[in-house]
Amino acid sequence: MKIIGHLDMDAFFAAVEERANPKLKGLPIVVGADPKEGQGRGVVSTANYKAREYGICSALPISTAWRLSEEAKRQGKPEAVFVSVNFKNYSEVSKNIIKILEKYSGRVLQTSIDEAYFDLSPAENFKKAGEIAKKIKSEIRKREHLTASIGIGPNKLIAKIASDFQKPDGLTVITKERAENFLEPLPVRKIPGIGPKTEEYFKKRGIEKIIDLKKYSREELTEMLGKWGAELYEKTRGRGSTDLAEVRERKSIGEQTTFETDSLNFETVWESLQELSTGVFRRFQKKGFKSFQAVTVTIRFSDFETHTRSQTLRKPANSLKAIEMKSLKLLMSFFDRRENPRRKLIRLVGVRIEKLG
DNA sequence: TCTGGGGTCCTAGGACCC
DNA sequence: TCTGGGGTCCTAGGACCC
Repeated sequence: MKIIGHLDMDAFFAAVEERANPKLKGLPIVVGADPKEGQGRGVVSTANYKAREYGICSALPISTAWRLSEEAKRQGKPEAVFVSVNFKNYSEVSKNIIKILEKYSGRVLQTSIDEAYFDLSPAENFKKAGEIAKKIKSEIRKREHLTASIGIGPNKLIAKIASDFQKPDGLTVITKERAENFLEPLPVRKIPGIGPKTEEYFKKRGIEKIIDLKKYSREELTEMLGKWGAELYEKTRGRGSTDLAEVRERKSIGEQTTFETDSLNFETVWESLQELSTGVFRRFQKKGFKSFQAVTVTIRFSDFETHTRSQTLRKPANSLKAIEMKSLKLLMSFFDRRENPRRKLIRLVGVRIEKLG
């Protein structure tokens, strides 16, 4: 019998920052872009649970987070502490967490900086698997002074949804027999792959909970969502993969940047694009790739309309010059009057290389 | 409210080939 | 003159995830 665990660190970036700086203890913490007194352009990466009480959450515009913190301050509550993202630190901690997992499971599949699946099948039953999860959580707490939430289920889908079920510091064990019943009352949004658009699409049709989705046949769901519909049909019934061996190879390397102030000055945009190209090329080399054969340039206008232009090269290339020359050509096409007749300002520029060899 | 940066996967039309 | 079916590649856009 397959028993799969999913570990998800609680408010990971914020928790690491809180741990690193005792002065932050107990305060609302917002990790993300520089708020610049409410004028900053980025978003919140992670807010700790204290900050969430103010309505601050991941992906919220940092300017809104700033406003919410100011509001709280006016009500006599502590203002939020804004901290910039320190990826290097988090990666170090992440490695330690994975090492702990590997002590308790023979197969660990890390899927992001703060999430991993692990195999607990040797535990034989879900009860014993739950005991192991408790040990993992307490070791993470003891050694790293951080809390994690763990979900255990008969496959990756159930484990992942279960890890989110009692956050933070949660442990949820769902047996194979209970999996379908566990899913039914949950909002459709809990299924990985259903985002804001699909949620809205379903809501318009009166579908809000997973049980509502189960009224539709595989064919009907395929009609609505294409290939993804057939997958969703299986998911709503608690069925999913248990494969923890998948190796996913990198398919592209890219960088993008949002300007402090929008611009339609070619020099400004081209200079940024060169810097981004340099960064992309450095990472391309560092990762040990030998070639790339496609370049994509992204432009986002001030109204957030986003366009891409890409070109496949006649043969594989491997130089910074090649990225720069191709991206220059693609960028110029965006500056063609016909492409942008209303002379909209540019907010973001990005470059990505694909078809890596 | 005014929306980052790093990615992956899917779709769809057109070109081209057999 | 009107016309197939299948497959792959290229390009652009969009949804989604962390």
